[in-house]
Amino acid sequence: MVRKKKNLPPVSPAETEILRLVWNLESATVQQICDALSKKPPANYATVQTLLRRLENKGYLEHEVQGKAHVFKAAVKQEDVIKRTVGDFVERLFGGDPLPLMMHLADQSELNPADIKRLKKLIEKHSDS
Amino acid sequence: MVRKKKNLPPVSPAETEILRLVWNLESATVQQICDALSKKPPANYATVQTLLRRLENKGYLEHEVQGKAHVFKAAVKQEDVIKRTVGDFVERLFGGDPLPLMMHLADQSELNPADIKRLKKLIEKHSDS
DNA sequence: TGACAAGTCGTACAAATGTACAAACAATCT
DNA sequence: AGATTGTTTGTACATTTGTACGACTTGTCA
Repeated sequence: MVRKKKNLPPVSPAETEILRLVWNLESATVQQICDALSKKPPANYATVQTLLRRLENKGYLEHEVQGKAHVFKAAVKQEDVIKRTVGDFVERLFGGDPLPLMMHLADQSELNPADIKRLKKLIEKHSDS
Repeated sequence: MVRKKKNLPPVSPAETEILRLVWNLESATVQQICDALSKKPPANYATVQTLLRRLENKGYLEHEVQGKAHVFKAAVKQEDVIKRTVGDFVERLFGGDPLPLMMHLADQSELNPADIKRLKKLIEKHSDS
């Protein structure tokens, strides 16, 4: 069943974490994801595998065979997924207004001077538009 | 079963939206929540009721009886829930680093001058610590 | 005081989610 | 070639989530 690029089913929380790692690693086997996930009780192989399978079924990943293992890589742009995911999140928790979230983050986070500079620059840029 | 303030079960997405409205309205009946939720197919009363019930069972809400209706109000500080929720979110989608999220928001959002000023001030404040 | 309207309560149920086993399979080593 | 080892595949299953019906209950108005 082919899926139109823009109507992907939602990504569950557990799946999101996996997907993030695939993006980070560019491409990865089940084992590599397990390793990357440094969890307290170290992630169960089979569980990670199921999540990868589901992500592929949903259309977020694809794989190629290498030796006996599957090597997964993203099939969608990270940016797009992040945009949608953050959008939904802001919608639910803040009624769609991103400012409270920004304030919260600015307040909670420990930012180093370089980060602050980058942020300010970005905000600057939006003040004259 | 009494629950230690700090170990509340997770709030599902649909529940989150409801909880947000309760915070906004300070206190609300099922009907008021339904109204506040201006959805395309207008939220089903029974559904909202279930979500409110679940939120109460989970320990996020409490109610008092007024006439024949229940009036719900939050039983937890909004700030605490937001902190945890945003924390989890950042963890899953950004591996715990809030900066990419800030950048994304700064980039995507349309901020008015007043907002920008507030944000810059907050960021400022964190640069000297 | 009885009917009506608005509300709650118990319950249901399909789908999604998190978690994982066991069997089959394939590459590799000896 | 046969054993070994890492991997996929099929499958399972309890729980949570989203959604909602119908029965019972309680204020309220005529």
